[in-house]
Amino acid sequence: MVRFTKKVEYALISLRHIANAKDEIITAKQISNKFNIPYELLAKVLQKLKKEKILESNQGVNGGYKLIKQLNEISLSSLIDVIEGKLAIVECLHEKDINDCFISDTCNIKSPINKMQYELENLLKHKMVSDFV
Amino acid sequence: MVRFTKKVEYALISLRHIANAKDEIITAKQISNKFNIPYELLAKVLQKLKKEKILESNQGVNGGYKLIKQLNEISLSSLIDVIEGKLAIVECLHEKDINDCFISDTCNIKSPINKMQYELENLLKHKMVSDFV
DNA sequence: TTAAATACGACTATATTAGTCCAGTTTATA
DNA sequence: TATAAACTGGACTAATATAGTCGTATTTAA
Repeated sequence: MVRFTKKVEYALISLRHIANAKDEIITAKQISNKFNIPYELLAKVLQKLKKEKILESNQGVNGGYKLIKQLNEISLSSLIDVIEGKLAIVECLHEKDINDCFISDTCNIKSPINKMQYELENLLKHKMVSDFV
Repeated sequence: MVRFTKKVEYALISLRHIANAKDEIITAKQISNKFNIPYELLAKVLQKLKKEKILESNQGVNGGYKLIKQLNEISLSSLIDVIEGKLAIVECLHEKDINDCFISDTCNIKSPINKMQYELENLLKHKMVSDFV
């Protein structure tokens, strides 16, 4: 299947929302309430965005999140990477697997799949979160 | 995650192999052996390709499969459709779900996701199985 | 009549995704 | 300085999707 995960969806929704709020600090709870997203799950997504320096956080009362990157600096590809690790359209393109594929010799779609991977990555790389308007 | 399923992989491998064999009839067992693909699973994939008139089959001794479409007439998009049903990058784009999304009013990424869906479909629609060479 | 093939539904196993629980830490402010 | 509001983070469970298996039926060349 070719589908974005909920986590990526939640990240997009959150980034849009935080960006719209300008410099106002936004809490996980606000987003969770407004968009009916499970709080704990959302919190984890935001934490990842923070680790990648897309968001900045303040703890404690009046704490919350603020954007420190422009939405047009964040590609969909990097967002997916951040949230669910490097994308690979088939198992065998994951680095760890590349050597223990046991049909590798006979496999007749290796190089085309590589090309496809490249094109897909390219699409996602040039698709910025800001395009999502 | 954005990944092709094994079934789609197996379909690609099979189509390539059958196409390479020219007019020779190929059995599921041959493909299963050569590429180490579980026989029963492969059989089901081939049956789907048959139902979609991509392959033609003969039962009984000396039976097997033959291509009845050119590889350049089969888009990746249609192949995925055949094998795992209509693709949607997020749940809410599945027709059955479209009316029971309960953040639909507040959702701030509806239209961008639609555009993304369109672009991805477009990429897959113009990517033919024959491109996989 | 038999063996080699496809056809197909029901089932089980495994992996991934989604969501929950709980115990922290930080910090403004009453 | 106590408290409540917020983030942090690990371990867990639940739900779903994918992968694979089993059994039985049907077809057909030799």
